[in-house]
Amino acid sequence: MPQHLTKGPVGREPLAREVVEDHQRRRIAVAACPVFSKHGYRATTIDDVVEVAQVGVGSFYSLFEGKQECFLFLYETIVAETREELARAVPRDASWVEAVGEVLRKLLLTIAAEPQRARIVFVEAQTAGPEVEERYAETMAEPARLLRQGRASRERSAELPAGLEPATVAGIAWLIQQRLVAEQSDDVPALLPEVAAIVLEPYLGESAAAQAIERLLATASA
Amino acid sequence: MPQHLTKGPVGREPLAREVVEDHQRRRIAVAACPVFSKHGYRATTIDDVVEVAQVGVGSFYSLFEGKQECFLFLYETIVAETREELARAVPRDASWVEAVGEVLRKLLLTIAAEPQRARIVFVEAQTAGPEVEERYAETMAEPARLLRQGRASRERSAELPAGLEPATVAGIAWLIQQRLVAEQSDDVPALLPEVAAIVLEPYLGESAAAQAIERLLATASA
Amino acid sequence: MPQHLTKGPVGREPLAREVVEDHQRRRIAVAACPVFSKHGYRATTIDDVVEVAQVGVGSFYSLFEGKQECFLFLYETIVAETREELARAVPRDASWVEAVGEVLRKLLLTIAAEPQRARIVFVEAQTAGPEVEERYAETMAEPARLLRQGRASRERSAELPAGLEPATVAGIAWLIQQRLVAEQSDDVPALLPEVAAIVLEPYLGESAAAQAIERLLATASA
Amino acid sequence: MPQHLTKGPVGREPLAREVVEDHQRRRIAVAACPVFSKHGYRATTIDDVVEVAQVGVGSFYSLFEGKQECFLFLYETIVAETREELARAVPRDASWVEAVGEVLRKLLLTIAAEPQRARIVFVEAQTAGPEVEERYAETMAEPARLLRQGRASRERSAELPAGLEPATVAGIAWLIQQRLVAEQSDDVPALLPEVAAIVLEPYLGESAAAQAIERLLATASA
DNA sequence: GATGAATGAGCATTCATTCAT
DNA sequence: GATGAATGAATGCTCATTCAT
Repeated sequence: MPQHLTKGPVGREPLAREVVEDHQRRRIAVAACPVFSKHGYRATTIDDVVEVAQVGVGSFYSLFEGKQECFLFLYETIVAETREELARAVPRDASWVEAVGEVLRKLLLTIAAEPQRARIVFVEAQTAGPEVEERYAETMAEPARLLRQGRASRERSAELPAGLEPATVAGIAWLIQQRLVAEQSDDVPALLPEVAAIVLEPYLGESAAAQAIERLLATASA
Repeated sequence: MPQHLTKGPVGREPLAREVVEDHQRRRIAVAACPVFSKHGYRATTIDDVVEVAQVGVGSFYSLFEGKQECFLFLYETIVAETREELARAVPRDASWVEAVGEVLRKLLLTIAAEPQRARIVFVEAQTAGPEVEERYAETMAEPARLLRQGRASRERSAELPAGLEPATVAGIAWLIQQRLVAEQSDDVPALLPEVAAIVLEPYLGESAAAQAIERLLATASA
Repeated sequence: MPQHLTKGPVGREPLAREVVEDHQRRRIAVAACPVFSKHGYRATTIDDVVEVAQVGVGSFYSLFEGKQECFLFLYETIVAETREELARAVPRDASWVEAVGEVLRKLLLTIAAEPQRARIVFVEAQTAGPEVEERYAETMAEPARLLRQGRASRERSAELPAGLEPATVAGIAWLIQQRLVAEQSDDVPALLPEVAAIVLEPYLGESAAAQAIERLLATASA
Repeated sequence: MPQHLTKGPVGREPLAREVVEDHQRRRIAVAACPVFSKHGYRATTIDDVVEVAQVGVGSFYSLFEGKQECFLFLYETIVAETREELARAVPRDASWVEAVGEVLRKLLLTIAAEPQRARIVFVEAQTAGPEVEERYAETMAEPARLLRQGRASRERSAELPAGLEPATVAGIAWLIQQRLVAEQSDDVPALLPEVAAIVLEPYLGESAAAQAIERLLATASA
């Protein structure tokens, strides 16, 4: 029913240009990913980007404010897509512990599968100026919030330290980043048990955490 | 009497120049510290540095390979001086737990006392290129080794996750960095209890950790 | 009934397109007037023009060779329209002296009434490249020819200097231009007496010129 | 006595760098003169300038803020040097009439002798942006002030129109400019009689002006 | 040994113009 | 005929580095 597309009041035509533009932005940013990843944010020039993206400089500048906005767009794209991917990895009826485990597993696998994208988020984002750094901090706050929910399930009376979750997330990020910098992205999935242990122990205690990890490792990733 | 100048306290002439040169390097790097701290590594130009250091560009280049080496020298200087300061803060007969506590306390106080220097290590070092980043990783490995010694005193049978110490150090560094970026260096010393808790709990368990922290807070910092 | 469209007042079909096109050109050029006037010729971009004119860039280029031709068209339009306006301001049976006086009066009033258009001619035309400058020179030659006719009515034997008229016109233009640049277009009509004096004295002598100016000022502008 | 230069308190050493810098500025600006003159202000690029001046772009930018400042410096240099030249052309005991005559003669000869420099002042200055235009207006105000002094020697009772002098100067400038644009700089000195007539008549009346001009032409230019 | 003037490669960015739709 | 997305040549400018003095 192609006539519906142009006739009916159904649907929202005005999207057209914006949609196309956003598509272009994504296309360019994604094409720039390997370049940013390989040469680093600073060493990457606009010319590098437009060459791999097969766009004129003018088009680039009509789509992005400049290099940083392009990088930020790429960063956001990766983060958003990964966020969805991780969400999909969690079974609908999963408990908090299971959810955390599955998210970690999927995250580590995704990083190993696409190390270039991972570098953008975990390595280059630190070099791309204050705005990006700020976004990085916000990105890290998300999983910190997820972890915080684990406090509810905790029986022990003593409070956990306030900065535990941000510190935990930053710690995990550091372990990952080190592997990425050392070009050892293949080893990242193997971090699952220790990463899960670091994350879960404060909430579950050692033995319960160990059991949870055992269950997690027993399950094959889909 | 120019001959006097070359004779001096006969015996170890060759040092003379090296010593003078290193003094100059330190002088320049330290003078550059506020500039790097304020404008950031990237935005700082050689001209900025030579101006505050009151040196000619030529002299700068005869002392340093370039901007990065100068920054690295500054970084190393700060790290080395802080390392000694932290070492002095630990009583000779201190146990591991006490040592960790005192190092943390002194570290947080030092950061609050000299936030510009702290920024160099915790913030700017991440944007100063791969070489500096690598040094940063090595710097973080030091306290990780100190923490690892805590495993010895642990009674429980289960192993702690391999990456615990690096992750812990990175986590603490993150908490500090966030305060520095937000220009809240004054709040850093107040992090002591939670930071100590994050560090000690895996080794001592919750209750023992809580007691250790109480003792630590009871002691006034010298 | 599409055949009506092509038939019309049979006889001069070929004009149709040309007329429409010229109408478009005028519409665009006139719309661009405030932009050229405000930002100046150089700082005005094609995009600025097509935006205020509500035309696509492509249409613009099918109508004009480029920015300069558009400006030139605007210039010529303003000059032509003003020329006619000035001509209408002169009574049919006016003497040379009266004609000159009325033209000056009308000119100064027109400038004050539409300073943006005046800026195009007296200010921006100088910066719009050689072609426009040349047209400007030709424009100035017109009133110079009008003035030259005043030599006939002169009784004195000695010849007036050859360059008098161009110099006089340029002098008046300068006085106007200065007011326009200083955004004092409201003061322009007040220039009438002195401008008239400068123009008329060489031909009439001082006292006759003074009388003519008195008569000119006594007459209200229609 | 070369030792005086380096020793004595006599003299002003601190000039050194400033003097050198100003010399460089002059050198570059003067070298740029033919380029500006030939291609026009707009079409002249920094690269053009640094090439003819045999300087690196960096040096150019450490000496000048940008193209416009360089042009302005050139403009000012030419105006200043010409001003002195014209001043020297006037005998110490010259009357106002003689002074005006000699200044005009020298001016026209100078223009013919160095048409490129003249173009900078009379042609290109109009295209080089508002700042330069303003300087041009100020430059034209100088000779206007000289002319104004002629009002004192006038016997007739009626006042001359207020804008006479600016208009006269602008008129003369126009006559010159037209010759320069048409590449007829050789004809400029021949303008002397008519230019002198245009200038002097309002103050002296026709016959006295004619006599003064005759005397002026009888005198050979030194 | 120290200086800082000079260098110029390299970069981001603009905007007149084209041409496929 | 009209559109405006795409182009990329051209420009101004910065700043790390060199080297003659």
